[in-house]
Amino acid sequence: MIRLVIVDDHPIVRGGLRDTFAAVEDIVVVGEAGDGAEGIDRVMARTADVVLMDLRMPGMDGVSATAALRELVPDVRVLILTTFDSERDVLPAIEAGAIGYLLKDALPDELMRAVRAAARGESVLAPSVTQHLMGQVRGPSAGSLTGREKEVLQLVANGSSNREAATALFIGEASIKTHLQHIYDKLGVRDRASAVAEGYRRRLLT
Amino acid sequence: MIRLVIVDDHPIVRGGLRDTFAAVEDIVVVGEAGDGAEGIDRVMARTADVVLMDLRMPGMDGVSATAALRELVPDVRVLILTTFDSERDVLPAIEAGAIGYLLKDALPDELMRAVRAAARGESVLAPSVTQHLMGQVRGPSAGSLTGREKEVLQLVANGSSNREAATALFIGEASIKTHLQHIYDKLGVRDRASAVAEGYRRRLLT
DNA sequence: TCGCATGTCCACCGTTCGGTGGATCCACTG
DNA sequence: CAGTGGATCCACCGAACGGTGGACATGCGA
Repeated sequence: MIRLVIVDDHPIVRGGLRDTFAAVEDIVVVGEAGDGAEGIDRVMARTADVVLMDLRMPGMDGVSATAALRELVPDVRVLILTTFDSERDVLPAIEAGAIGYLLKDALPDELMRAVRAAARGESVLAPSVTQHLMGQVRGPSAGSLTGREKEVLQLVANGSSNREAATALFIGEASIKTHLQHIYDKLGVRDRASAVAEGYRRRLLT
Repeated sequence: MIRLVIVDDHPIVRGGLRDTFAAVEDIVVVGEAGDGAEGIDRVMARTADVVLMDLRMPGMDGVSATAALRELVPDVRVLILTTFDSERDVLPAIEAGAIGYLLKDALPDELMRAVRAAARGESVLAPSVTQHLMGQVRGPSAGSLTGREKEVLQLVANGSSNREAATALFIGEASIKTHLQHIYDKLGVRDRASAVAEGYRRRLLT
């Protein structure tokens, strides 16, 4: 039995969702809330398994609520259910710890499968969201460095100054600096020392 | 007459070396190769006295080739000629059986003296390499950091500037710098980035 | 064919770092 | 008690680094 909490500021939507889940036996709606803060209360009170979370709400928004829930109740799975699929909405939600992201044009059947998947700890994303995500992950925080960037990082880890690295790779010092800036961006650091540390943690360096 | 084989993946470097040795009468280049495996072939074919070996090459790297040569042709002297002088490069090369270790910024004259020394079975090391080696041999006491030094290194690895590390440890920035100098000495490095790298390699950092 | 990722390069500027050569204090130990 | 090692602090200087905001060429894939 999956205990579900619904957080959405529109009573109509909440009603529709309640009806939808009333039709199945393995999912029971144990709480409803009209904004994020209220939703957190409901989850805390009823030990929910899954939270269906809207993003845009008065009071505490869905992203903040998701992040707060991940702190307070790490076991709970937050499934975003919203109308918008722009990057501006998707990325913060995923970063905040949502396990899935669905759009409100999803069919009831999809919705229920998604809730069951979330309860099992699996990620479910709407197709258009997947695209956004992949496009994003392919970009800045790709975790993976280009071949050239890895070479530069390895040299830096081995004690090369920018100039020495440039000599070793037969390119200009300016290029080394550019590569390093890109490395910093991708690894989320601000200097060569912590870039090297991240390199080891992500097993990019040996 | 010293028979020399040059192993380096950069044709330009090979050309420069060939020219260098063409100017003297007691050294003759009897073979060239672009990677380790090829280099072994050349040595086997021409019974060389000395091999000038680069370390970083596509295919078989210089360390592997050196070790293989020591097995196949124990009489041959392998002289490493590379751009890098970090411990990670130096130590494996020496262990693999290289008789000398020079850096590519060596002057042609130094290079020729080194080749002659190698042919006589003498060791020639670039000054900075000597330092690394001594730092390594200087005993286990030199390998371990004090508790405070480990704290500093960890902070640096996590992206702290000297000032931030000082704040975190409730001490002055000057003390951080002193600790770092001691860390550099002990680890045989010259900057924070490679200190972090060494920290990971020696499992001082996580 | 257009866009995107990649790799290369440049200038300017303020900040930080590394090198050097000290110094003091404390705890431990021969 | 003197010596040793660890931890703290100081000043000075030049070199290196990081931040910013570009620019251009190439090659690959949509």
